[in-house]
Amino acid sequence: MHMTVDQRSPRHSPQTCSVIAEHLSRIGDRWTLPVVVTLRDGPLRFNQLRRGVGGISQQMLTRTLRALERDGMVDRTVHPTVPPQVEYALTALGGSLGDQALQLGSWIVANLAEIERCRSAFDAEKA
Amino acid sequence: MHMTVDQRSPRHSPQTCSVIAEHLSRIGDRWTLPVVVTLRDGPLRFNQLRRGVGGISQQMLTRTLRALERDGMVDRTVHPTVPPQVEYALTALGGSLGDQALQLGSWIVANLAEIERCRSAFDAEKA
DNA sequence: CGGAATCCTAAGTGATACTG
DNA sequence: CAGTATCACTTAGGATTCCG
Repeated sequence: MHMTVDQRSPRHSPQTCSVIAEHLSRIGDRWTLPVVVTLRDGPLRFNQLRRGVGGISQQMLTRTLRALERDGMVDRTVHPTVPPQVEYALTALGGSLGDQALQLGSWIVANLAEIERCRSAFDAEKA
Repeated sequence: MHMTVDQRSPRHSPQTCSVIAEHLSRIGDRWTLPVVVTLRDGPLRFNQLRRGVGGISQQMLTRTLRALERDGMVDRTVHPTVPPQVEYALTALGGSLGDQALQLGSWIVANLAEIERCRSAFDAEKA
C-alpha cells in the first residue's frame, strides 16, 4: 500500500496479466464478492448465508461456495447432527480477499455519481 | 489508501452492495481491466491497443472501449485524416480505476501460489 | 437442512465477412 | 484503419424437482 505506481512501467508480463485477468473474472462474477463480504461478519450456516446475501438462488450459492472452498477462501464444516448443519467461514485468505473487495467497493461508491453522470451524458448525445 | 478496514463493520447497505456487485461484474468481465491497464502507459490507437492487450478480438475491443467510454473511463479522439486515426486515452477516472486494478492484480499475484495449492489439495481429495 | 440433478434462457465471447 | 453486422458457441444463472 502507498506504493507509488509508476505511470509507465509495464509492471507485469503478458502471461502474468492474463493470469490476473483470469482470476479477476473468476471473482468478478455475480455472487463471489457478495458472499465473501457477507461472511466477513462471522461464520454462517447455508440458509443464514443465503438470507444474508439476498437474492441468490440455492444453486448459485452452492456453486459459489464450492468454488470459494476450492480456492481456499472458505472453510466448510459439517456438524453431524440431524438435521445436518453446515457452517461456512472465511479463511485467512478469504478474509484478505474480503479486504480487497471492500476497497474496490469503496472506490465504486466514491465514483458512482461521476460514472452515472458520464453515462447519462454519453447516452444523451447518442440520441 | 491506508484506511484500516474494521473487521466487523457492516459497511454498506444491501442496496449499496448490489450496486457494487453490479459494477463489479461490469468491470470484472474478460477484457475491461486488461484494456485499462494497457492504456495506463499512454494513449494508443485502436490496433496498437489491440496488439498491446493481446488475444482480444476486434469486436470485443470495440465493445469494451465503448463501454469504457460510456462510463467516462476512456476518451476517444478521432483525427480526421485518411485513413482515419482514432486515439484512446484514459480519463482521470479511468486512471483511478487502473490503480484499483493494479492493486487487485498485486493481491492476486501475491496469493496465486496459495490459491493454486488449495485447488490442487481440493481436487486431490475429490478424486 | 443442505444440498444434487435437470432443464431452460440470456448474456458474453469469438470468427468471419463487409464497409467508409 | 477502425470499425459494423451476422452467426454460432459457450457459459452464467434462475427455476424446479428430488434426495439423505
